Amino acid sequence: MPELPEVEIVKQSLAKKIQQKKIKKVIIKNRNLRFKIPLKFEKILQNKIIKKVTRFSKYLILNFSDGSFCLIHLGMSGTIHLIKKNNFNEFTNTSFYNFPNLPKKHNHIEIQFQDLKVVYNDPRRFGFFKFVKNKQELTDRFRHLGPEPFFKNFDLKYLLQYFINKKKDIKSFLLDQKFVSGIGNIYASEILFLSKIIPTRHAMKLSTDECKKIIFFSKSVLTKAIKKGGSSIRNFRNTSGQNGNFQKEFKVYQRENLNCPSVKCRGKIKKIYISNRSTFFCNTCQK
DNA sequence: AAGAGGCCCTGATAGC
DNA sequence: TGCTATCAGGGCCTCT
Repeated sequence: MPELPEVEIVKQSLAKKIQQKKIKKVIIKNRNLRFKIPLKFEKILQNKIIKKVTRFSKYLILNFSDGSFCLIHLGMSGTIHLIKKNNFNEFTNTSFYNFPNLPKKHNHIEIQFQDLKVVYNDPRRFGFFKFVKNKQELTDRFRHLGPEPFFKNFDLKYLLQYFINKKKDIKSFLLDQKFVSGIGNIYASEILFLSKIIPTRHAMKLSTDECKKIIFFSKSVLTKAIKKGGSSIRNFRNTSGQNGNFQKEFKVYQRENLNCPSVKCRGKIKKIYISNRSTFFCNTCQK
């Protein structure tokens, strides 16, 4: 699920529901996420008030009123579910991002509030929760990450400078969070298609004009995806909840062997692997 | 330093 | 039906 747009959608829906609320209780059913959750985690979070829910790159951040934070990363398969309490004071289904119903398995973490609870589900357990003491520690934790595509410093000068003597392919750079943070495997292919650049091109060989296109389309694709509510793909279809619609707009991702969507192009969409990640492009109009 | 590749984990799907 | 192999939206780590 989660590249920057999907995390942003989760952030927005979560913020509406839990900001200004006090955590009553935290229950950990499985500590073995990407990083093992320490035993003291539940106690630390208990009674904290969530001042704000924010996001940086693909990270969700619970900002507590005492200046500490909880960092949440959804990994490959993490989803967040909001469960409301009914009139009888029982937790009932449902709502949320891309599951209308709470899955039966892999609900690892519960954060309970007075009137609702937040459930973290993650079959592959590549995601994590991490308590962060203060702003300084948060800054340190993000130090290795490059700018988001939306940031002002993700500009032409930055790209040209960064790509000097870089032989690695441009697709890998779009996935490299040290270079730019927030883009994942779906949007990387989409951005390069719109920029008319073949994903295997060495970064150092990109022209000024091509770098401008990468900057422009990185912003526009992510912005559009957020407006559409993110992308819900594979089995994450839902009937009643708020699911994303951007998957309908994919130009190349998961469209192997289909015709190129460009008006004048008669090319076909190809699938290759770059660093073990599927990569889609038009074999004709991307150069 | 840069770049390639392996690995963490479960589940869905394809092919035999 | 049941087996096996492959692939999945991420990112960290190690090796050369």
